[in-house]
Amino acid sequence: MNTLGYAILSVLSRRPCSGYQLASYLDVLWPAKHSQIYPLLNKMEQNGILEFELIKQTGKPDKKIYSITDKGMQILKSWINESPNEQIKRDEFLIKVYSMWLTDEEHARKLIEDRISKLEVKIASREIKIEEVDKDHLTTTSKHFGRYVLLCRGNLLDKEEISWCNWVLDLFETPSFRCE
Amino acid sequence: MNTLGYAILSVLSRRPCSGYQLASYLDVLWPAKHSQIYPLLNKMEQNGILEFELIKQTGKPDKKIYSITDKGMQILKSWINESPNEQIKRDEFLIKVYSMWLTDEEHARKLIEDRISKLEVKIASREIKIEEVDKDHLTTTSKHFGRYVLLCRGNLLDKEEISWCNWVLDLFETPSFRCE
DNA sequence: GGATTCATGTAAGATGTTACATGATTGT
DNA sequence: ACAATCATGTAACATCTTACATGAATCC
Repeated sequence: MNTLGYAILSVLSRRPCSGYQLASYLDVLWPAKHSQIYPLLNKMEQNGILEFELIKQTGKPDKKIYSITDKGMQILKSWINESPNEQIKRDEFLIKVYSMWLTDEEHARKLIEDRISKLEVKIASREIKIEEVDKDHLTTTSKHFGRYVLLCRGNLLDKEEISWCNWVLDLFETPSFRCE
Repeated sequence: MNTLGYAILSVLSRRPCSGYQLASYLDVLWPAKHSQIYPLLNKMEQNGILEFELIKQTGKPDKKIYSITDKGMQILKSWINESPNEQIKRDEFLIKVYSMWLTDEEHARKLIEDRISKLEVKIASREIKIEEVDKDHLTTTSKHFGRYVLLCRGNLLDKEEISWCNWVLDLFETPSFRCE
């Protein structure tokens, strides 16, 4: 099974849900389009890793609520203890920063400023989620601990990137500069 | 053309080089295997975006030194000013942190500690590159400015992630905790 | 009236990885 | 002896994205 499969299991181990819901939950973990999710769910179900209950709805299309099976749970648990593969990071922004010297200061500045805006949006939406976490009942062994620390991680890193952006913008102001 | 193509142009706009060299330079910008790079170089050459000079070597295989053409330079320059696509981040580590509650504290701790080790290695290799930069002749319009700020960015973010890792490890120590 | 949400699927295409193919030189 | 570096390529496969397909309910 591929990593998307394990990401799906990770979500379903917390609560059963439909493929449609999965798509949005996976977004922060391992983004995938529904066209990739649905066929994989079928395959995993046929392998006995998942099972589903068909929910008939009126006014909306019917849906399948998937749950993880015992077999799936075993597979997930042993996967967690394996050391993770290298992360994949592909960011056009980096290429554009790298090639900044080929454009004018106005465009270079805009590139960085737009980055800040996008990061701020992400931070704001995470902030809401962080506030919703019931911190009074949160312990290191709790089901919600992993999600909570990941939300904090995202905001720490994005805030650090904003600092970096501002540092770069400051350098544009200073004719001669020095880095510590 | 795809983003890999622009990444290739970005490197070649600085100095001509072979496909083999490109593979290593691209690693921090837009990682790609040689099996993806070589066919794309051929295609770009046929489109008049690149050109190459065949260098005959003894003891080593012959090589093609690629350079960007005027046409390629124009294409690159206009691409830089377009707003970048969303970044792609896929990190198994995140899924494993998310699912930490399914394993024991020993494994959870190891997951985080191994992450720190990997980050430290990355930081150390970037540190060397940062030291090599001639900071006395570095200005915001310089060819080397983009690369320099990207190296700093990488280390800032990786150091911030290490801080986060240590914060998580601390939480394992504290029976009751609170996040600011 | 038009966009969004809910809901699941298939098909085609682009992108990325792993394996196959070759082979001399240099370092451990 | 064995691995790594240099150097380029193809083939097969896995993964991911975009487009096609359907359709009611709700919000602006």
